Amino acid sequence: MHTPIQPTESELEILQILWDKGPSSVRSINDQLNAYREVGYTTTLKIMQIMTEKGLTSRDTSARSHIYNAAVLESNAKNNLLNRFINSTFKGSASQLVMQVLGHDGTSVEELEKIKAIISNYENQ
Amino acid sequence: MHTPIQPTESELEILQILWDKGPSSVRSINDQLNAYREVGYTTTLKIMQIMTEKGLTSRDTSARSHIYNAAVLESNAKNNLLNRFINSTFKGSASQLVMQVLGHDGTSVEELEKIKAIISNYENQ
DNA sequence: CTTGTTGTACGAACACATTCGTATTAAAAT
DNA sequence: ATTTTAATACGAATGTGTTCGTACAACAAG
Repeated sequence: MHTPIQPTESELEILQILWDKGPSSVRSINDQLNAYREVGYTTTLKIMQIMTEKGLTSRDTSARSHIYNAAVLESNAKNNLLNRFINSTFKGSASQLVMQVLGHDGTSVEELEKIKAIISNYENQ
Repeated sequence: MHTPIQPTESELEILQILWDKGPSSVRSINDQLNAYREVGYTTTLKIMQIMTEKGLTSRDTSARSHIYNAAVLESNAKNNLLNRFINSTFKGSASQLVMQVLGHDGTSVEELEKIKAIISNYENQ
């Protein structure tokens, strides 16, 4: 077993778009990023090239404009990130994390309702 | 409202010890860190000095050996980290995070039991 | 065909966190 | 009193991620 490659903050941003929208050009990704924050085209390009080196993305270079795709599963990547977060912030305790979520300022009533629904569904299995 | 100062990985490690053990010397913190991983004394010292600059810790310099203490509340700091994590990894959806926790490889049966207990207690309020 | 546009590749600069060597000072031990 | 030990302060090196300028290539428009 080897340590899974953890995407950085910027890399994760790009992965989220790829997971949502599927195979995309750098231009397309960059446009979507710029809807939220200003970022140069070559910056996005560079990050996506690095991601391909790391194995986070794959790309089709047959056309002039390369088409990138996620090379890691969303659930796997998020599991790894979750693990890391639980370990660093909650000493490995998932229940402490959930407790913090429930007492969380930023968690809306709607989200709490959804969580309750998830749990009751989970319990009735 | 100003953006809260986010502790780095190493800073969080130190904060966790301070939250658990209360006011401590650099020596004490460094010893506890070294129970898990090798780290030089001056490295720990430097980080704690930086933390004080950032306002993450305070210190009593009246004695030769300075005594440091956490200057941020555990719940506040963890809320901020949680916010950041939910935003970057789950697009701001706490329920998606909980869903991932429940389907999580690394979550033990004991932890799941605790989570169920937390939720039923939460619902009966 | 020449010019402008759009793409990739690459290197360098910058920022930030981590690490530790070295200097200096204070206290303790001999 | 001198030596050894233990502490702080500080600067510099290293590593990693981010950002972008510049060079170059492919295509499109005139």
